[in-house]
Amino acid sequence: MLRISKLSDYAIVLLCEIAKAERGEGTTARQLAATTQIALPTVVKLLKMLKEDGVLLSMQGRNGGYRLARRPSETNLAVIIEAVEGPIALTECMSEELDCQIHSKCNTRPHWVHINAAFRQALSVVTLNDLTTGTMPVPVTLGGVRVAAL
Amino acid sequence: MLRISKLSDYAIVLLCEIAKAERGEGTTARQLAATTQIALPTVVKLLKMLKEDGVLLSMQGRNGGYRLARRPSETNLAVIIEAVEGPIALTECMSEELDCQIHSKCNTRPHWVHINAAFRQALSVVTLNDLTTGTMPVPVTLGGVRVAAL
DNA sequence: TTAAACAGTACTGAATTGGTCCCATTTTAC
DNA sequence: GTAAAATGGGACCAATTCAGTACTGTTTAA
Repeated sequence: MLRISKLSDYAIVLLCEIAKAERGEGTTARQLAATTQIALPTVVKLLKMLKEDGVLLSMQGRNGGYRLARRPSETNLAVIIEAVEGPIALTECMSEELDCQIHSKCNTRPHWVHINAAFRQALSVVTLNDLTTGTMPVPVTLGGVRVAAL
Repeated sequence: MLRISKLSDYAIVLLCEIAKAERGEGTTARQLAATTQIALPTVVKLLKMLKEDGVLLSMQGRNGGYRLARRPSETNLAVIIEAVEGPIALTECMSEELDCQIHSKCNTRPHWVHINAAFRQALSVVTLNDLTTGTMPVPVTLGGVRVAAL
Protein backbone atom coordinates (compact mmCIF):
# COMPACT_ATOMS: atom_id res chain seq x y z
CA MET A 1 0.00 0.00 0.00
CA LEU A 2 3.00 2.24 0.52
CA ARG A 3 1.71 4.51 3.24
CA ILE A 4 3.27 6.70 5.85
CA SER A 5 2.30 4.96 9.11
CA LYS A 6 -0.39 6.34 11.37
CA LEU A 7 2.23 6.93 14.04
CA SER A 8 4.20 9.18 11.71
CA ASP A 9 1.05 11.07 10.99
CA TYR A 10 0.40 11.49 14.71
CA ALA A 11 3.99 12.57 15.26
CA ILE A 12 3.57 15.39 12.76
CA VAL A 13 0.40 16.56 14.48
CA LEU A 14 2.09 16.46 17.88
CA LEU A 15 5.09 18.41 16.68
CA CYS A 16 2.90 21.09 15.13
CA GLU A 17 1.19 21.41 18.48
CA ILE A 18 4.49 21.64 20.32
CA ALA A 19 5.70 24.26 17.87
CA LYS A 20 2.60 26.33 18.53
CA ALA A 21 2.93 25.97 22.32
CA GLU A 22 6.61 26.83 22.18
CA ARG A 23 6.03 30.32 23.55
CA GLY A 24 4.49 28.83 26.69
CA GLU A 25 7.87 27.20 27.40
CA GLY A 26 7.19 23.63 26.38
CA THR A 27 4.37 21.18 26.77
CA THR A 28 3.68 17.90 28.53
CA ALA A 29 2.55 14.58 27.14
CA ARG A 30 -0.68 14.93 29.09
CA GLN A 31 -1.47 18.33 27.62
CA LEU A 32 -0.72 17.11 24.10
CA ALA A 33 -2.99 14.11 24.51
CA ALA A 34 -5.77 16.44 25.62
CA THR A 35 -5.41 18.92 22.75
CA THR A 36 -4.79 16.42 19.96
CA GLN A 37 -7.22 13.69 21.12
CA ILE A 38 -4.50 11.07 20.65
CA ALA A 39 -4.44 8.49 23.49
CA LEU A 40 -1.91 9.36 26.17
CA PRO A 41 0.13 6.11 25.98
CA THR A 42 0.52 6.64 22.25
CA VAL A 43 1.58 10.25 22.74
CA VAL A 44 4.12 9.16 25.32
CA LYS A 45 5.54 6.50 23.02
CA LEU A 46 5.93 8.94 20.15
CA LEU A 47 7.53 11.69 22.23
CA LYS A 48 10.09 9.16 23.45
CA MET A 49 10.95 8.20 19.88
CA LEU A 50 11.25 11.81 18.81
CA LYS A 51 13.48 12.58 21.76
CA GLU A 52 15.61 9.50 21.07
CA ASP A 53 16.28 10.83 17.58
CA GLY A 54 17.08 14.35 18.71
CA VAL A 55 13.94 16.01 17.37
CA LEU A 56 12.75 16.92 20.86
CA LEU A 57 14.40 17.86 24.14
CA SER A 58 12.92 16.61 27.36
CA MET A 59 12.98 17.86 30.93
CA GLN A 60 12.23 15.44 33.71
CA GLY A 61 10.59 16.11 37.03
CA ARG A 62 7.70 18.04 38.44
CA ASN A 63 7.66 20.87 35.93
CA GLY A 64 9.11 18.82 33.11
CA GLY A 65 7.93 18.39 29.55
CA TYR A 66 9.10 18.57 25.96
CA ARG A 67 10.48 21.26 23.68
CA LEU A 68 11.69 21.29 20.09
CA ALA A 69 15.41 20.59 19.83
CA ARG A 70 15.66 22.89 16.81
CA ARG A 71 13.64 25.73 15.39
CA PRO A 72 10.42 24.87 13.52
CA SER A 73 12.09 25.98 10.29
CA GLU A 74 14.86 23.46 10.89
CA THR A 75 12.64 20.51 11.74
CA ASN A 76 11.49 18.72 8.60
CA LEU A 77 9.29 15.80 7.64
CA ALA A 78 12.15 13.50 6.65
CA VAL A 79 13.65 13.71 10.11
CA ILE A 80 10.29 13.22 11.81
CA ILE A 81 9.38 10.19 9.75
CA GLU A 82 12.79 8.66 10.20
CA ALA A 83 12.49 9.08 13.95
CA VAL A 84 9.28 7.07 13.95
CA GLU A 85 9.81 4.56 11.14
CA GLY A 86 13.56 4.28 10.91
CA PRO A 87 15.73 5.26 7.92
CA ILE A 88 13.91 5.87 4.66
CA ALA A 89 14.70 2.81 2.56
CA LEU A 90 12.15 2.01 -0.09
CA THR A 91 13.74 -1.33 -0.85
CA GLU A 92 15.47 -3.87 1.35
CA CYS A 93 18.74 -3.44 -0.48
CA MET A 94 18.79 0.24 0.55
CA SER A 95 19.29 -0.59 4.19
CA GLU A 96 20.23 -4.06 5.31
CA GLU A 97 23.31 -6.17 5.06
CA LEU A 98 22.17 -7.88 1.97
CA ASP A 99 22.37 -11.47 0.89
CA CYS A 100 21.52 -10.03 -2.52
CA GLN A 101 23.63 -12.10 -4.91
CA ILE A 102 24.38 -9.41 -7.40
CA HIS A 103 25.24 -6.32 -5.37
CA SER A 104 27.58 -4.57 -7.79
CA LYS A 105 26.19 -5.82 -11.09
CA CYS A 106 22.57 -4.99 -10.26
CA ASN A 107 20.89 -2.82 -12.91
CA THR A 108 18.03 -1.87 -10.64
CA ARG A 109 19.86 -0.71 -7.53
CA PRO A 110 21.19 2.64 -8.86
CA HIS A 111 17.65 3.61 -9.75
CA TRP A 112 16.42 2.88 -6.26
CA VAL A 113 19.25 4.92 -4.80
CA HIS A 114 18.09 7.77 -6.95
CA ILE A 115 14.38 7.38 -6.23
CA ASN A 116 15.12 7.07 -2.54
CA ALA A 117 17.09 10.31 -2.55
CA ALA A 118 14.42 12.16 -4.51
CA PHE A 119 11.76 11.02 -2.10
CA ARG A 120 13.74 11.94 0.98
CA GLN A 121 14.48 15.33 -0.51
CA ALA A 122 10.80 15.99 -1.17
CA LEU A 123 10.12 15.25 2.48
CA SER A 124 13.01 17.25 3.84
CA VAL A 125 12.05 20.55 2.24
CA VAL A 126 8.82 20.65 4.22
CA THR A 127 9.39 22.05 7.70
CA LEU A 128 7.26 22.42 10.79
CA ASN A 129 7.24 26.09 10.09
CA ASP A 130 5.61 25.49 6.70
CA LEU A 131 2.99 23.30 8.30
CA THR A 132 2.03 25.71 11.05
CA THR A 133 2.02 28.87 8.98
CA GLY A 134 0.49 27.42 5.81
CA THR A 135 3.43 28.05 3.48
CA MET A 136 2.90 26.48 0.08
CA PRO A 137 5.14 23.78 -1.38
CA VAL A 138 8.14 24.51 -3.62
CA PRO A 139 7.83 23.43 -7.27
CA VAL A 140 9.91 20.45 -8.31
CA THR A 141 11.76 20.09 -11.59
CA LEU A 142 13.19 16.91 -12.96
CA GLY A 143 15.65 17.04 -15.78
CA GLY A 144 14.86 20.74 -16.05
CA VAL A 145 11.15 20.16 -16.60
CA ARG A 146 8.67 21.24 -13.99
CA VAL A 147 6.81 18.16 -12.86
CA ALA A 148 4.92 18.82 -9.68
CA ALA A 149 2.94 21.99 -9.54
CA LEU A 150 0.03 22.51 -7.14
CA MET B 1 9.06 1.08 7.60
CA LEU B 2 7.92 2.59 4.33
CA ARG B 3 8.97 -0.09 1.92
CA ILE B 4 8.00 -1.10 -1.57
CA SER B 5 6.38 -4.49 -1.00
CA LYS B 6 8.16 -7.71 -1.89
CA LEU B 7 5.49 -8.39 -4.49
CA SER B 8 6.27 -5.13 -6.27
CA ASP B 9 9.90 -6.08 -6.24
CA TYR B 10 9.08 -9.46 -7.76
CA ALA B 11 6.87 -7.80 -10.35
CA ILE B 12 9.76 -5.67 -11.54
CA VAL B 13 11.98 -8.72 -11.85
CA LEU B 14 9.30 -10.59 -13.78
CA LEU B 15 8.72 -7.74 -16.18
CA CYS B 16 12.42 -7.38 -16.88
CA GLU B 17 12.46 -11.05 -17.74
CA ILE B 18 9.43 -10.72 -19.99
CA ALA B 19 11.04 -7.72 -21.70
CA LYS B 20 14.14 -9.78 -22.41
CA ALA B 21 12.12 -12.74 -23.71
CA GLU B 22 10.00 -10.47 -25.87
CA ARG B 23 11.77 -11.52 -29.05
CA GLY B 24 10.74 -15.11 -28.42
CA GLU B 25 7.12 -13.99 -28.71
CA GLY B 26 6.05 -13.95 -25.09
CA THR B 27 6.58 -16.11 -22.05
CA THR B 28 4.51 -18.29 -19.74
CA ALA B 29 4.09 -18.17 -16.00
CA ARG B 30 5.79 -21.53 -15.73
CA GLN B 31 8.86 -20.39 -17.63
CA LEU B 32 9.11 -17.21 -15.59
CA ALA B 33 8.91 -19.14 -12.34
CA ALA B 34 11.76 -21.33 -13.54
CA THR B 35 14.06 -18.50 -14.62
CA THR B 36 13.38 -16.14 -11.72
CA GLN B 37 13.12 -18.73 -8.93
CA ILE B 38 9.92 -17.11 -7.73
CA ALA B 39 7.28 -19.67 -6.71
CA LEU B 40 4.82 -20.39 -9.50
CA PRO B 41 1.62 -19.47 -7.57
CA THR B 42 3.16 -16.12 -6.74
CA VAL B 43 4.20 -15.54 -10.33
CA VAL B 44 0.69 -16.38 -11.49
CA LYS B 45 -0.83 -13.99 -9.00
CA LEU B 46 1.42 -11.13 -10.06
CA LEU B 47 0.91 -11.66 -13.78
CA LYS B 48 -2.83 -11.53 -13.21
CA MET B 49 -2.50 -8.21 -11.40
CA LEU B 50 -0.28 -6.78 -14.10
CA LYS B 51 -2.67 -7.88 -16.78
CA GLU B 52 -5.62 -6.47 -14.86
CA ASP B 53 -3.92 -3.07 -14.87
CA GLY B 54 -3.02 -3.17 -18.55
CA VAL B 55 0.72 -3.63 -18.10
CA LEU B 56 0.63 -7.07 -19.72
CA LEU B 57 -1.39 -8.73 -22.44
CA SER B 58 -2.35 -12.36 -22.04
CA MET B 59 -3.22 -15.14 -24.45
CA GLN B 60 -5.14 -18.11 -23.21
CA GLY B 61 -4.93 -21.68 -24.34
CA ARG B 62 -2.37 -24.28 -25.27
CA ASN B 63 0.24 -21.88 -26.66
CA GLY B 64 -0.79 -18.99 -24.48
CA GLY B 65 1.33 -16.75 -22.29
CA TYR B 66 2.07 -13.11 -21.53
CA ARG B 67 3.51 -10.17 -23.44
CA LEU B 68 4.16 -6.55 -22.58
CA ALA B 69 1.19 -4.34 -23.44
CA ARG B 70 3.53 -1.47 -24.27
CA ARG B 71 7.16 -1.12 -25.22
CA PRO B 72 9.78 -1.45 -22.47
CA SER B 73 10.55 2.26 -22.82
CA GLU B 74 6.89 3.02 -22.12
CA THR B 75 6.48 0.77 -19.10
CA ASN B 76 7.63 2.52 -15.94
CA LEU B 77 7.99 1.76 -12.24
CA ALA B 78 5.06 3.92 -11.15
CA VAL B 79 2.66 1.93 -13.29
CA ILE B 80 4.10 -1.40 -12.15
CA ILE B 81 3.93 -0.54 -8.47
CA GLU B 82 0.42 0.83 -8.80
CA ALA B 83 -0.67 -2.39 -10.47
CA VAL B 84 0.53 -4.39 -7.49
CA GLU B 85 -0.09 -2.06 -4.56
CA GLY B 86 -2.85 0.19 -5.80
CA PRO B 87 -2.65 3.95 -6.32
CA ILE B 88 0.35 5.69 -4.79
CA ALA B 89 -1.06 7.52 -1.78
CA LEU B 90 1.42 8.18 0.97
CA THR B 91 -1.27 9.33 3.36
CA GLU B 92 -4.82 8.21 3.88
CA CYS B 93 -6.20 11.58 2.89
CA MET B 94 -4.60 11.19 -0.56
CA SER B 95 -6.95 8.40 -1.51
CA GLU B 96 -10.04 7.64 0.52
CA GLU B 97 -13.32 9.36 1.03
CA LEU B 98 -12.18 11.03 4.16
CA ASP B 99 -13.91 11.59 7.44
CA CYS B 100 -11.09 14.07 7.97
CA GLN B 101 -12.77 17.00 9.74
CA ILE B 102 -10.76 19.74 8.20
CA HIS B 103 -10.50 18.91 4.49
CA SER B 104 -10.20 22.39 3.04
CA LYS B 105 -8.51 24.17 5.93
CA CYS B 106 -5.78 21.57 6.39
CA ASN B 107 -2.27 23.04 6.33
CA THR B 108 -0.61 19.68 5.85
CA ARG B 109 -2.55 18.30 2.91
CA PRO B 110 -1.09 20.50 0.14
CA HIS B 111 2.36 19.36 1.14
CA TRP B 112 1.39 15.72 0.89
CA VAL B 113 -0.10 16.33 -2.53
CA HIS B 114 3.21 17.74 -3.58
CA ILE B 115 5.37 15.05 -1.99
CA ASN B 116 3.15 12.40 -3.47
CA ALA B 117 3.52 13.86 -6.95
CA ALA B 118 7.29 14.19 -6.62
CA PHE B 119 7.58 10.60 -5.53
CA ARG B 120 5.40 9.28 -8.30
CA GLN B 121 7.36 11.28 -10.81
CA ALA B 122 10.65 9.86 -9.59
CA LEU B 123 9.22 6.39 -10.12
CA SER B 124 7.69 7.10 -13.49
CA VAL B 125 10.88 8.26 -15.19
CA VAL B 126 12.45 4.84 -14.71
CA THR B 127 11.35 2.45 -17.46
CA LEU B 128 11.84 -1.24 -18.08
CA ASN B 129 14.19 -0.28 -20.83
CA ASP B 130 16.44 1.53 -18.35
CA LEU B 131 16.45 -1.48 -16.08
CA THR B 132 17.33 -4.02 -18.72
CA THR B 133 19.96 -1.96 -20.53
CA GLY B 134 21.55 -0.37 -17.47
CA THR B 135 20.74 3.25 -18.29
CA MET B 136 21.70 5.56 -15.45
CA PRO B 137 19.19 7.74 -13.57
CA VAL B 138 18.38 11.32 -14.55
CA PRO B 139 19.48 14.01 -12.09
CA VAL B 140 16.74 15.68 -10.11
CA THR B 141 16.58 19.38 -9.26
CA LEU B 142 14.33 20.95 -6.70
CA GLY B 143 13.75 24.67 -6.74
CA GLY B 144 16.50 24.86 -9.33
CA VAL B 145 19.04 23.14 -7.09
CA ARG B 146 20.35 19.73 -7.99
CA VAL B 147 19.46 17.43 -5.12
CA ALA B 148 19.96 13.85 -6.10
CA ALA B 149 23.17 13.05 -7.82
CA LEU B 150 24.74 9.57 -7.87
C1' DT C 1 7.37 13.14 51.36
C1' DT C 2 4.46 13.22 47.68
C1' DA C 3 2.92 14.19 43.14
C1' DA C 4 3.78 14.95 38.40
C1' DA C 5 6.55 14.43 34.90
C1' DC C 6 9.78 11.51 31.78
C1' DA C 7 12.49 6.61 30.84
C1' DG C 8 12.48 2.01 29.46
C1' DT C 9 10.71 -2.34 28.35
C1' DA C 10 7.56 -5.87 27.43
C1' DC C 11 3.34 -7.47 25.81
C1' DT C 12 -1.06 -8.13 23.18
C1' DG C 13 -4.60 -7.65 19.56
C1' DA C 14 -5.45 -6.10 14.89
C1' DA C 15 -4.31 -5.30 10.22
C1' DT C 16 -1.60 -6.11 6.32
C1' DT C 17 1.19 -8.94 3.50
C1' DG C 18 3.01 -13.03 1.43
C1' DG C 19 2.08 -17.20 -0.20
C1' DT C 20 -0.94 -21.33 -1.50
C1' DC C 21 -4.80 -23.91 -3.27
C1' DC C 22 -8.81 -25.08 -6.00
C1' DC C 23 -11.68 -25.13 -9.83
C1' DA C 24 -13.32 -22.99 -14.27
C1' DT C 25 -12.34 -21.55 -19.00
C1' DT C 26 -9.79 -21.29 -23.24
C1' DT C 27 -7.03 -23.08 -26.88
C1' DT C 28 -4.21 -26.30 -29.46
C1' DA C 29 -2.17 -30.81 -30.51
C1' DC C 30 -2.93 -35.40 -31.24
C1' DG D 1 -13.22 -35.32 -29.42
C1' DT D 2 -10.22 -35.65 -25.81
C1' DA D 3 -6.28 -34.48 -23.20
C1' DA D 4 -2.86 -31.19 -21.97
C1' DA D 5 -1.22 -26.68 -21.14
C1' DA D 6 -2.12 -22.34 -20.49
C1' DT D 7 -4.78 -18.23 -18.19
C1' DG D 8 -9.01 -16.50 -15.04
C1' DG D 9 -10.96 -15.81 -10.65
C1' DG D 10 -11.81 -16.76 -6.20
C1' DA D 11 -11.00 -18.03 -1.37
C1' DC D 12 -7.98 -19.05 2.19
C1' DC D 13 -4.19 -19.43 5.73
C1' DA D 14 0.22 -18.22 7.98
C1' DA D 15 3.53 -14.86 9.18
C1' DT D 16 4.95 -10.49 9.80
C1' DT D 17 4.29 -5.76 11.00
C1' DC D 18 1.80 -2.12 13.26
C1' DA D 19 -0.90 0.14 16.82
C1' DG D 20 -1.91 0.50 21.18
C1' DT D 21 -1.46 -0.68 26.29
C1' DA D 22 0.61 -1.75 30.72
C1' DC D 23 3.94 -1.78 34.18
C1' DT D 24 7.82 -0.34 36.81
C1' DG D 25 11.61 2.93 37.59
C1' DT D 26 13.81 7.62 37.89
C1' DT D 27 13.88 12.54 38.34
C1' DT D 28 12.46 16.94 40.14
C1' DA D 29 10.00 20.47 42.63
C1' DA D 30 6.34 21.88 45.69
